[in-house]
Amino acid sequence: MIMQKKLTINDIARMAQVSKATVSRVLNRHASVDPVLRERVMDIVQEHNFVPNVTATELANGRTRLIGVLAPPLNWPAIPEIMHGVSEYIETTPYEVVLYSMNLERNHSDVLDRILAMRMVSGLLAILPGGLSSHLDTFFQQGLPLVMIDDQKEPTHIPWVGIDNFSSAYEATNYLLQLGHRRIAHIMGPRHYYCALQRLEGYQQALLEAGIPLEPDLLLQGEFEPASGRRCAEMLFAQDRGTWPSAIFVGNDQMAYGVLEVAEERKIQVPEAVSIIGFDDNLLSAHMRPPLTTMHQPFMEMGYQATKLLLNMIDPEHVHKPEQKWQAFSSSLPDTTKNDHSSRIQIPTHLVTRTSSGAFHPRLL
Amino acid sequence: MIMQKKLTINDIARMAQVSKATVSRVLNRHASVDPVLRERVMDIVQEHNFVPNVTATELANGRTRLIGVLAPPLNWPAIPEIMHGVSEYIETTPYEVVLYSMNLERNHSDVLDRILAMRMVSGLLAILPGGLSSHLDTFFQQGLPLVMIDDQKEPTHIPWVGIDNFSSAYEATNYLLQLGHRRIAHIMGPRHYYCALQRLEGYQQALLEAGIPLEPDLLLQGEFEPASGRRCAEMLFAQDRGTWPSAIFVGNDQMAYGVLEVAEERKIQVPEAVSIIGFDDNLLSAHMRPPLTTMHQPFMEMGYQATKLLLNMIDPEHVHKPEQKWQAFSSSLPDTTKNDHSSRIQIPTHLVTRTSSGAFHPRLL
DNA sequence: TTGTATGCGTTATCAC
DNA sequence: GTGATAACGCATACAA
Repeated sequence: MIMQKKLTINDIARMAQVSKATVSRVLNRHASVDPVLRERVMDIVQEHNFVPNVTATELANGRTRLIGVLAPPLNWPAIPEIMHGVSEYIETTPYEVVLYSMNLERNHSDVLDRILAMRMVSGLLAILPGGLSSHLDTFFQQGLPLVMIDDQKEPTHIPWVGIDNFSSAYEATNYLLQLGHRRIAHIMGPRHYYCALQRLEGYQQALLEAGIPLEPDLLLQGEFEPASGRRCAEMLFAQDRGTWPSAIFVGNDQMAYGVLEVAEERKIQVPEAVSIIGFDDNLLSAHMRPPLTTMHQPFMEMGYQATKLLLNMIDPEHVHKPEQKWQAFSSSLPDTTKNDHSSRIQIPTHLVTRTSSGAFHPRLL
Repeated sequence: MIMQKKLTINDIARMAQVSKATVSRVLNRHASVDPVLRERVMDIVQEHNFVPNVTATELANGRTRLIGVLAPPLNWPAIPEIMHGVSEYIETTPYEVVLYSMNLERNHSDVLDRILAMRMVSGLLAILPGGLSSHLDTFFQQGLPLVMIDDQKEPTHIPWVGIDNFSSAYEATNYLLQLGHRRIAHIMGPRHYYCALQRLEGYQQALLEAGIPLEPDLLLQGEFEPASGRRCAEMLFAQDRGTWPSAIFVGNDQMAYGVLEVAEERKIQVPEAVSIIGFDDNLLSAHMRPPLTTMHQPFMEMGYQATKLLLNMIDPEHVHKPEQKWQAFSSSLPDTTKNDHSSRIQIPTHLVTRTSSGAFHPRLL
């Protein structure tokens, strides 16, 4: 019914006995159009289910309705959630998502060059761009609408959506302190991740404020994935029980999974013998045994807000422009951020208390 | 360096002192171009890093370089892997992926209509289209290049990539039979999934050939997710031990996770007391405790082959056409299917034997 | 082999 | 308010 005849705006014009300019004006909701003509045109349009050719529209406008999303492999824990948020917002607009999923072996900067050079997308959302972020920076300088999600470098002037890693880590550590723990270990992520550094600082700050000296033995470094969590846990539990921490703040959930495994293998009761708290609140964390206490990162919300920010940069009017597409939908997500107009959006995290953490009680010998 | 001046083919023509037609011919590798001119043009092109505007190219060609991918939520277990395969092939072509990720609550057929009406994509890859498949069918009739991955309906004439669910289930069941099991339960998926039905038939066929009567009590139906697996497992283990199966063939890994949980809670040894085998080989299955024996579905390969098939439908020459883009890359995946020219590709599965399954030994009372 | 001219389907800029 | 008409950037039939 729809692909049959490739109707063009000219056909509609002829049928409605007006000029194509008028048809275009009707289609684009231009005010100055005789209501009678308007209706005559719309009737024909609807009768034939006419939709303007998007490519021609783009050529005439000098701008595509595509935004590129640069994403790490989709099987990374947080990516599907972020993409969910992206889709959620995109659906309320006339834009679509072009997915560039990167495998990390390759350096995709050449691909990036081509994409941008051919003007395929009118903006870019970069999720965890990592090594590409400096390359992206030069594009941003040249005027490319760009938003980064949770980048791994120091803060820049590039529009950004993420969380406050320092405060979140501080809060997580404080929670353990309030449970009575004093020997609190931290398994941090790789030092080249800015977030890992921030979380470390939050942890240290909390300890210092509680008057607890930092013990080098209680700080280990992993790779943000389960195997490294295992490794670090084994080191923590290598010596005699007296040296064990009573709580471990793990830099992310993935590593915490590894810690839980080691604890189970060694029959170390969680949380009785050792409390464990993660960071991220990945989908699986609620289903660990025991369910993992962790700092919740609102990944979906991050994707949503980042997309919203990007579209406001590309086309500030997109929200108000009457387009058929959004009459059908309305956003299901509320605006939880106050600083909508900022180009640096921090989304609040919150602690999710589950059973992997509990009050400290002196080691039973 | 690249976004500066919006060079057009006209600029290049002027600088090279040729007509824009010639520039176009050079860019598109037309044979009949004087090598001298060709080089002169290419020099200018490279010097200025010129890339043709993709929108204009598309308008002139009457065809976009976008393929739409209709996908279920990305956090469904197999989707990231499938998408990985899609990306892997797409990278070898000049096409890009527009991601339409569907949340299941909404009926997206109207969105689909718009997308196709505006001619944004030149082909569609539908992953588990489910309820949309009949709607898609009408588009296919009208000439839309379309490939489905693992659809949930009966086989149609629509190009398709998937596995042989019947044979795979048959093989899985036979494996249990060869381990000596005789009371083999099956937790099937929802009956409205064609694959669930096929797997059931494979299971039954294997039992029948072994001369084992089908016991209704040993057949349960879940929803393809963990909670339903739990529920079914609890039913199987509800009565006295004498009635328990010694092995369970679970319709997919997700449900098998639920079964493993129940077994652990009830201290039912796996595989000593009961062998468990899943279907799919999701990423997590290797990390279950115990690691799950399961029928491996090559999801990445499916995504790869489906994309390849689709691009051959859209543009049979795309493999040979000399494009800058693929000089940089070459496919890392071999062709494992023989029937490349068929429009119905079955990709072989294989059993992955891990520790959740073992030889039958009589119940120790 | 190369250049000219036209088409691709819209939008926007003019006159009217 | 409305209608010609010129962009938009490229591809290609046709002529040279």
